[in-house]
Amino acid sequence: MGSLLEIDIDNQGRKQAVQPCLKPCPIERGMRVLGGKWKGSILWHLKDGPVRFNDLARQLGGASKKMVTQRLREMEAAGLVTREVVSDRPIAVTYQLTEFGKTALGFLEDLKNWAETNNI
Amino acid sequence: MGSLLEIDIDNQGRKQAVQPCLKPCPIERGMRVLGGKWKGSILWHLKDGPVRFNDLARQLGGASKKMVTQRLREMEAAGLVTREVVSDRPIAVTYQLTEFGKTALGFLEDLKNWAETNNI
DNA sequence: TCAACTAGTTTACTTTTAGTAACCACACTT
DNA sequence: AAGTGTGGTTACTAAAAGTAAACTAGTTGA
Repeated sequence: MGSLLEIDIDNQGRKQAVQPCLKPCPIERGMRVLGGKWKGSILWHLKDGPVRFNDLARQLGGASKKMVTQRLREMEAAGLVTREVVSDRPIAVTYQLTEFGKTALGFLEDLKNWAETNNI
Repeated sequence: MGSLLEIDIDNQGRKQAVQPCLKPCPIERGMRVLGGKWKGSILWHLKDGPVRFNDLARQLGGASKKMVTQRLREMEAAGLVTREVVSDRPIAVTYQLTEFGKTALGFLEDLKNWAETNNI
């Protein structure tokens, strides 16, 4: 009746995990991409199409511009969103989801439903 | 052709969001419960049944006991896991998922698959 | 001209989180 | 007695994340 966890005992009686999560597992890595503060919300606000920077920041009431900028940069780097300069003079920029970014929406909807049905 | 975002312009020309996320939306709240560092991993490691504290800490190679304790306490408070003292002298404790905790597994599996198929 | 807009950046903090390392009390094995 | 195990706690440090507010540099409208 071995445990489902892989714990080994060496010839001197010391215990050690056989397959410890030395590196972050997929769940941790995924959380790193989608789990930062505001990231999920930003993705969600972009789901219906391109949104301009200040409109986004206004929608995200509690977030400072610095945060929104920072998150958007991270999400750009991760390939979730693209930044597009719509015009200079006056400058106008929009952000929108990439195809990859859209693949995260289903998952976010699940999280949203889970949070709502469980009164989180 | 109104924007999908609800931005209003008042009688003095000032813009403001109609429904800003003043409070964290369900996605943010859900992330707070499941998104802390190691939380997803802990939940995942408990999916096949009760696990003892030190075994869990060993599996989570990079996490210190302090971290594991801290996360487990938060998850207990959130009703995701239960702590059970299996024996005193020598002390033995196991942690296991609650029914509510199990409801998060499907979602975590989606995240795992998403991370794996997209090489996150 | 004044105020508001565009999209940010910068500064100067505060708060939160993460992490290390040592320690506790007791049990078991060698 | 020494070393391992159990399940933590405590004290401290370092790093990350977050905040408000000011600032850039130009544009637009009253």
